[in-house]
Amino acid sequence: MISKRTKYAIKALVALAKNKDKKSMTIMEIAQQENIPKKFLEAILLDMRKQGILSSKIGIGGGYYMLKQPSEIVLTQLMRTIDGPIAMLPCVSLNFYERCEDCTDEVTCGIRDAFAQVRDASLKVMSETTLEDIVKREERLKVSKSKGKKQG
Amino acid sequence: MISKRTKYAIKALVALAKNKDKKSMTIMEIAQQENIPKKFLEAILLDMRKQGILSSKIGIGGGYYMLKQPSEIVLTQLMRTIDGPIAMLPCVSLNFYERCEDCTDEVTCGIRDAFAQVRDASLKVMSETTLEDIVKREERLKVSKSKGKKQG
DNA sequence: TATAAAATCTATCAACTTAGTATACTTTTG
DNA sequence: CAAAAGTATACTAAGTTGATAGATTTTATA
Repeated sequence: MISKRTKYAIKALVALAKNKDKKSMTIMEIAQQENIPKKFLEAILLDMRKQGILSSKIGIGGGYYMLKQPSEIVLTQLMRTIDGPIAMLPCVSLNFYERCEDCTDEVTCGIRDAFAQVRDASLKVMSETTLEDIVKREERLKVSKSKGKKQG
Repeated sequence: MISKRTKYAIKALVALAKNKDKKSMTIMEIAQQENIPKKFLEAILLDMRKQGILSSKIGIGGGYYMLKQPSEIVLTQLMRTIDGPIAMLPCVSLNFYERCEDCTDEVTCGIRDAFAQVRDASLKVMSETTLEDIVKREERLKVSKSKGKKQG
């Protein structure tokens, strides 16, 4: 399970990515639109800002806006910077490797080998998914939903 | 990340699966061999027993032994019964579905769609991996390691 | 039948993480 | 100057995880 923090982060970024016409969105706007506790969102957006994904403007008329292109923001980056490792075992993590204390021989560990395969599979998908993809998916899903309505 | 509980469970099962000659292993034996805190392992093995994977015999000469065949024990089953959902979002979980409270329309949610793909990818691997596979991997890895030594 | 070996049961705990709240502050613009 | 906005710091409540402790029950065997 990803944390709510990560989920909220993605939601907020999707909201901002969709919001191309307007220059920026206030924390309040995003919070209400996406059903995210405002104070919690505050901290999350600040994080995204420190990572160079977002920027903000203080004061009246201010708010948050995208700094990076949605097509440049990859799911793996978000997940790693917020939740940390993606792998299911510390010893197979590419970015947060740690030895398993109980392990006597990592090289011949079948469990490690199996979970390395799992990591590869999920990483393949996640590393190919950008914010842009998610927005596009959303658009597609909305179209096919409305088509479904007309048909049913 | 899977919990240590799950990791220990898999390790213990691998140890028991490898232990074909002897009838059973005591908690103490498994704990020492696999570097697992004995009391913790106790609870884990009891769990596996309740699930019908292991059985045990009390008293002198007693211990734990496999009830199911290693080829019948699938990674997904272990993970689900110990850690719960495999999916990274409650709303894409096949076995532990829950609505995201903040979500307004699940059907058109791009995040959900993306993580459903992730789930499919990792589930494919995990559902094809049995305890037998892990044991075989271990054997293969040991062979290729010793070969490597001779060559190097 | 006493004893030791083994599993079982029940309870508890400390540390950590997560999700969220509170309060006070600073910067900007009208 | 006042209101709107983001920034900073600290705190907390609840839940989870990893682990320990102590007492009990069952069984083999000397």
